[in-house]
Amino acid sequence: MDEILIFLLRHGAHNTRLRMSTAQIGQELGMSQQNASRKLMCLEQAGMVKRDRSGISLTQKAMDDIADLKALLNNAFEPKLEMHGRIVKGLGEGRFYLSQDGYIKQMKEKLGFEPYPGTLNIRLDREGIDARRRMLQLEPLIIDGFEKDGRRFGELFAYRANAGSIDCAIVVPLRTHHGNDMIEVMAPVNLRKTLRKKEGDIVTLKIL
Amino acid sequence: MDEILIFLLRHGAHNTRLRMSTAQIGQELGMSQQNASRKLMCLEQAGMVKRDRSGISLTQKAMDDIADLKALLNNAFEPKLEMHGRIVKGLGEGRFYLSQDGYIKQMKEKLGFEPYPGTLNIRLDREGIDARRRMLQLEPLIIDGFEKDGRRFGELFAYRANAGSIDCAIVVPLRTHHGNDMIEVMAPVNLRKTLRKKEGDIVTLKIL
DNA sequence: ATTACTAAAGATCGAGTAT
DNA sequence: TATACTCGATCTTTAGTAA
Repeated sequence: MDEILIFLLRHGAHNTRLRMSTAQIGQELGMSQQNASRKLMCLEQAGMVKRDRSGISLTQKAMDDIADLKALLNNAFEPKLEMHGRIVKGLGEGRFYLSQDGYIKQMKEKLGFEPYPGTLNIRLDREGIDARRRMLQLEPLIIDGFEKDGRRFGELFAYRANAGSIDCAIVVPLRTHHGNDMIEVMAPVNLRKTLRKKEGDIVTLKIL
Repeated sequence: MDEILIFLLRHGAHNTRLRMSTAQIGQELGMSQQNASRKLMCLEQAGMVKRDRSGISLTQKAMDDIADLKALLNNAFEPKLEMHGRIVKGLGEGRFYLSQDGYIKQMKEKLGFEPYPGTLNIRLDREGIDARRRMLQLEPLIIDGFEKDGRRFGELFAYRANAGSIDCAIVVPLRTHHGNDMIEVMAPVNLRKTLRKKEGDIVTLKIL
């Protein structure tokens, strides 16, 4: 289906009514006239395409969909966000949260790794605070909240990142008590040990 | 097939090896584990995806394809190029070239209209020359060259455009004897007459 | 010339299951 | 656990043809 939309876009059907027979379209896409005709009918029914005697054109709805795809692709290729900060002592809360099955299961699914139980707490430098703000504009991986033993575990936003060459993720609780200069990082391993760092050392994070 | 590529991209398989089972992928995409497995195999065979024990990743080939699509989409949303110039007398060459079946057939196919035999010759103003340069950066519609009666007809680059509200195309021969302030415009109709213009009048072209 | 219906061929899918 | 095979069901495509 997409194939036809991209074809129409490539032929300028977003600006111009495209005057082209279903036979021609079929030929260019390596399919039969009948198939091109049927697909065009489907797209019309789905409100993606309009046809009248002056030609074929893409609707706003189609363009919205295409714009979404465009945003996704641009994001994937964009230069990565980078931030620096110093390791600070955490309150051991990270360890507690990352021991909850309700979180672990989702993280494994959505991030592709099982988090080491414990987060690295980083206090960002000035540019880091800016980068954090820009990071929050990105589409987060959402870790759903849940209830357990009468206690509420809130929704988390996670952003894939790199520390050194270690895949990790920056976690932002939806309601946080941290200041905007603080981030928590989780990884499949004990980051502090693997990176051979101690409290006060500088860590660089690349957001993916 | 595309669906899986986009999914992998969305999950960062261009930076990170994605550790995710075919069952998980299937579930997230609303298809069976078996189907996800099979599609992944196809993509692997097509050289779009690599898999090893550390996870799934997109190959350069896949990224190239995605980059092409990205370029197309960005182009589609970009503000259109516009150029102005004055009608000048042609040498009647346009008429000769646009009477060649070898060209006509392709133009009908690739531009969606059969060109009126004759081009409008335009001398661009200063900004127009700039716009022309930017136009040449765009992806052209390529009209292949051919041989006929022992004579060589060269490859042409064409760019869809609008003059007034008339769909047309700017044609650039690959080896041109024109200066960089000249363009030739072809359309399904006699442009000069339809626009009610004469030599020396100003014409505005919007590149699509 | 065009578009689109029908019916049969062909491709794709999911359930069950082997590895 | 995991991936991937077979096979019958289902969806898609084409050829033929009507409109």
